[in-house]
Amino acid sequence: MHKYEKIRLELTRRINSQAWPVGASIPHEDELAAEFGVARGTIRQALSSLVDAGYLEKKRRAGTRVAYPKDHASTLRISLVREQVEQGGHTYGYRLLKDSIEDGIRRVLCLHLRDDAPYQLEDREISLSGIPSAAAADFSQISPNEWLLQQQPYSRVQTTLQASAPNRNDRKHLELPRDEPVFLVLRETFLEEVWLTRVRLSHPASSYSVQMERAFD
Amino acid sequence: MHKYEKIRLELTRRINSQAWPVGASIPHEDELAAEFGVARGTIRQALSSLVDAGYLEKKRRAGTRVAYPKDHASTLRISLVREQVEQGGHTYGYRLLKDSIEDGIRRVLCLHLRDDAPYQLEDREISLSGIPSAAAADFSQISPNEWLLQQQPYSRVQTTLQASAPNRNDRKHLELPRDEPVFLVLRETFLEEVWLTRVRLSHPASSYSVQMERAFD
DNA sequence: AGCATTAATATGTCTATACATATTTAATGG
DNA sequence: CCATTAAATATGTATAGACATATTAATGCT
Repeated sequence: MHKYEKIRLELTRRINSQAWPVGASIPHEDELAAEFGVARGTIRQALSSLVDAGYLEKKRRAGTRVAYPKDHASTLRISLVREQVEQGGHTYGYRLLKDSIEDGIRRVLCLHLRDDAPYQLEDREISLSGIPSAAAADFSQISPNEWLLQQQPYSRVQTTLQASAPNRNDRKHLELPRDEPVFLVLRETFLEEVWLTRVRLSHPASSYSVQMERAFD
Repeated sequence: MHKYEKIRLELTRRINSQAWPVGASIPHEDELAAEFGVARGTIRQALSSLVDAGYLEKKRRAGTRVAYPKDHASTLRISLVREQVEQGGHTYGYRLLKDSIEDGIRRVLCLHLRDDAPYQLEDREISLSGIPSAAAADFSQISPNEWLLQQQPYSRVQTTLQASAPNRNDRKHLELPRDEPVFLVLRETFLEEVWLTRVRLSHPASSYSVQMERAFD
């Protein structure tokens, strides 16, 4: 275990035990460096992860204090559907439902299956001016989702999570039990402010949830 | 603008322009340091944010490469209800509905209002062994949500986001339009593996969504 | 050829030092 | 007494160098 890890562990202990209560200032970096017998850089490395996690707040000249835990950040990774399914030990299936081009936008409707049951309905729009190669892409075997990741990167992603009553396509393709809502993931991506693609991912509420865990020790 | 910021900007440009395409290795830290005329530490600082954002992948000895953008990380901050409401320029209201103690667990049901309309129903369980002071707390004016943040910190938080049909309490208190589902936030917190509290936050789907944005330039 | 061992190497950790900069605190002056 | 200015200071940025370590590539052996 590295020095900065040991130090971070000890600092976390002091916070959790309230030796350093919420709102209190902690010793300066130089003092901590002296206490632990390391260089200031090592202390800064230990502190940085605690700051990122929202446990500490730093301000120039004012020093470092234990933050109020009002809005801890959780990191959310929404990965490829296929990987989501296969990681759970299930079999993945894919079906293209609709595919059209209108006004320079390619619109694709397709279904992702988990163990042959509907798992995610993907309703996607792709800008052909933003991604010209999308005009000729074949989505009968590979999903737009997956195809797009092979393409150029994006510089801005906007994601919205929502609950919703199913729309017509959802009811038609997701085999929803009566009164079952859908969990929506809406996402839009840009490259240098040029719009690339927009997608509406709908899932049966009973078979989909987003989980986050923030552990600290 | 600092050196590492300029460098990060230039590196981002090379990635976005596909001068460094996805999957390709980028020059070694020493080479970059020479190219930009800075110390390696400065290069590492520029790279670190790109690695955190998922744009680059580093591996010892193998070097640094442009990552496949399969699962970019988005940071999600779920903050205090009251702040959520007030930040949007709305008025916040609070109402305690139920409050009981059983088997060493205090259970509180309360409602958070936005502009006098139901916004979030909070159904909370607090471990009195984990947080003894919760036995005497007064939740008639201040919500458990808010009260708990003044208390001891936690070391592990588990959050689940879900869509769901409303349960009995939801229907009773959230004034849901017909067929409207709820958006659930389920959260459980621990301190060093000791269970502290569990909460079920339900929201009318039409008035609640979680938004994330990952910009990069 | 195939396998185990060894060497090479790019990133990771750490130190020590210098200066920059945002903020606060103190000093100054009307 | 208040407002403005100046000093103090804790964190932020940057440098240069040393060594550690994971992983790959080369080597040698059977």
